[in-house]
Amino acid sequence: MSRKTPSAKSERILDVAEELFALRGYDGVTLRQIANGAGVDVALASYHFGKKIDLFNAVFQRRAVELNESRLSALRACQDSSGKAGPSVEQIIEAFLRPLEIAQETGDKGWTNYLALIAYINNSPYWGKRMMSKLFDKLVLEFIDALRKALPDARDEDLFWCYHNLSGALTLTLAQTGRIDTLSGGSCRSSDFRAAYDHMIPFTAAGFRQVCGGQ
Amino acid sequence: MSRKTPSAKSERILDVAEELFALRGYDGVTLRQIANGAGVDVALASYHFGKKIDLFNAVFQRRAVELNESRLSALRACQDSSGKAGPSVEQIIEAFLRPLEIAQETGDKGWTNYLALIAYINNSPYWGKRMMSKLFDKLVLEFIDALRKALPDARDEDLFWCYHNLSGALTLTLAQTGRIDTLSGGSCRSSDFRAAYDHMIPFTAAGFRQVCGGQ
DNA sequence: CAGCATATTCAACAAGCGTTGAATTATCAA
DNA sequence: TTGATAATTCAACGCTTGTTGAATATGCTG
Repeated sequence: MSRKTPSAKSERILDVAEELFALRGYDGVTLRQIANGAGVDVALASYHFGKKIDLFNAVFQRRAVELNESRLSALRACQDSSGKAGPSVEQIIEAFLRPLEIAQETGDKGWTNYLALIAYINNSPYWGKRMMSKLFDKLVLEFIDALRKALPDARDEDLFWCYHNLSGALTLTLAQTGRIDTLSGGSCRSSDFRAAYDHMIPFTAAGFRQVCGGQ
Repeated sequence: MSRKTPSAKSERILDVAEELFALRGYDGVTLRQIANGAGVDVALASYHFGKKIDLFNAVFQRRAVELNESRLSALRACQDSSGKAGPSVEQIIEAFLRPLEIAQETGDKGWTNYLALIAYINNSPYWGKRMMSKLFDKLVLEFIDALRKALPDARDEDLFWCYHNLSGALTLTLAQTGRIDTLSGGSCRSSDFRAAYDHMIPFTAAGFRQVCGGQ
């Protein structure tokens, strides 16, 4: 059992923890629920990950690097293909969002749970600030830089508030609360990330232009 | 002690519960923390409100009627003053958001906590659907009706997805995570609801027009 | 004042919590 | 096969949890 190939049971613990933390939050899940879902003894989670909070952090970090890389390479791709003028607002937002959709389309339920966990953390006054910044600020600031170039007349403050709006729309989407299903009488589905982004991209791009002074 | 005038201690329990639930979520708060914060015995919360979940519901419902009334009257006001053409998209969104700002400007910290609690619930896959619908769907559908009239070419599906984006931006604002403070290096502040809405209104109005086919 | 209902505290419960040390099983190199 | 190391389970701990029934305090009514 090498260090680089974690045991199957340790991965199952992460998978179940991911799903339950995303649904009920950190305090709403017990180690026994996780162990039970993973079909292992309760002590095994502590053996592999330490304290409960360490398991929480392990779940949060597990997919972060891969996620950041896929979004960053989407940004680089649209920057490379857009020549000297640089990518448009739509292209940048597309690069920001579409990788999240791909993650879902692989059929890997784990990614969906992970994104819901990010939504939980990002929207939490208690966890949000301290946990999101460390792993995601670098990437986010890179996207904001790109947007600044696409919107040369923008004031920085406006740019950040616009990003805040985008981030909020995205967060509620990732949370998959099912609220829009009820509200729309079934014509929209929370699980349909593609439809969400198909609307979110032109919506937020128009918002950026309106507030940040594109023509 | 009449039924209509709840005791001061019972109100303090609600106030503290509101604050702690908003910060840590339902499972992250114990009845002893609430009782301690309110300066009363643990058993008093059970005496007044029953089970923990009933206290949670009591907190959630306490300010809902007043909030709905203030937003609805803001909508009616802009409908009355806009003549036969009906209010613009901006006016409708303004009526949707500004009452939340007023609630904060009274200096009543309780309202800020309550709005953060709504953000927690609305973004939760576990609580969101079941709790938000009962209290807020009627009002939300009224606003969407108004938007439909202001955007006569809109497809219903597009309208709901646009509302979803607005709701997400609002939810993250109400949560007050402080993330934008860090991200912007201090030039934006989570606590500044007015600045948030000053940006959110033109941002989302432009999004609605873009997606829902205004000229 | 007495009487009574309400409000509040006190004391305790059974259940479940995270955590840990020791015992057991699995894995793999020698 | 043997021995060593990692993985896993077992069993238990001290503590906290939500809840409840009884005891006490409070405030109103007559």
